[in-house]
Amino acid sequence: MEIQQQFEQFLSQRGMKHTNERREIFRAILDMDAPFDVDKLLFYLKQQGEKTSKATIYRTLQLLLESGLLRTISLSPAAARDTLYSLCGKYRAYDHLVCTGCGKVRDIEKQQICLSCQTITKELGYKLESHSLRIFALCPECQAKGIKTC
Amino acid sequence: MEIQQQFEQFLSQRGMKHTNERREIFRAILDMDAPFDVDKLLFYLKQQGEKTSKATIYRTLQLLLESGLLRTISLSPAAARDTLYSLCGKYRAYDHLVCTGCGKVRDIEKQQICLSCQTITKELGYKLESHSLRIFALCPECQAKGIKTC
DNA sequence: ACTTATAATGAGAACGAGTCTCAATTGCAG
DNA sequence: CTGCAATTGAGACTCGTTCTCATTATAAGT
Repeated sequence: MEIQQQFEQFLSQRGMKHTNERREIFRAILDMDAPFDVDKLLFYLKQQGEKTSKATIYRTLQLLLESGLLRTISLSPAAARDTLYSLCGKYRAYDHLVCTGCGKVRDIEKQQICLSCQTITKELGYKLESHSLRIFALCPECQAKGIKTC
Repeated sequence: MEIQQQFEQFLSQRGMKHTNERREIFRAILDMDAPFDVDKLLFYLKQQGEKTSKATIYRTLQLLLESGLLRTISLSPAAARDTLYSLCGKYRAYDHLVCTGCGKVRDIEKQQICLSCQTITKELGYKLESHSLRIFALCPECQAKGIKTC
């Protein structure tokens, strides 16, 4: 099924209305080419001539999180600010590689991580739900530029 | 070396003063028995009769982060709020197991994760700095209570 | 199509975690 | 002991996010 239709279906299941705003916000999210933050989304929508309000953006993001189509990435261990969102249908991976030089985020998908999580939880008697791995590393470009991190 | 002395040494190295407030805040952090948030720390200090201001708490936490004695944990994928802090000398692990039932956090330390991170970054030409793994799972107690997560 | 009930929206007020300001206080070198 | 620079406390401020409520839009029933 198309991802747009999954969203429509989710709205129907909840008895929620299929509004223009929700469609436009979701379309904009599909256009994002990397994990994005609210500011980026707001700016993009304004650029497209949409005058969707901040409140509706936040409300729709919340909906998408609940639908499981979208997920958040907590980035730096220092800043709890500036949450990034990532579309699950587009970016399968729940794990991220963060460049400590330029801040660029890319997705990674490694079966071995999942296996480790399974082992760890089983050993401790926990029931695994999900996991999230963030690796902080310097990307090749930043290394070439001679950027060092404090 | 005692961890208290490491902090004192760090202050000296920076030419900073050894104040009562800094000592008391650090003592309170040592008393915390799990990763804690600012509210918990504030409450504990008040309980102890300290009237340290919010601003000083935040300033000292920042100092401790810079010293490398303390680190932050970004917890839930949903809430970017309520940053947790964890003492490095006390809790060695940088990886955490979060119960999706009661929210309890425990530290885990698995060499296999480190190895995976090394492999992944090497493959992509990145230079590994650090990583942070969060596993979300239901703890044995919550399973026994029949708690299910949405 | 036309109503009607009700969900959703927009604008801006409110909230709250964290930061900043600046006058008062404290640590410490001399 | 003194003087001065670093530190502190109290509260103002910031800014991302949420809430409020009057207005608007959707969809079910006629």
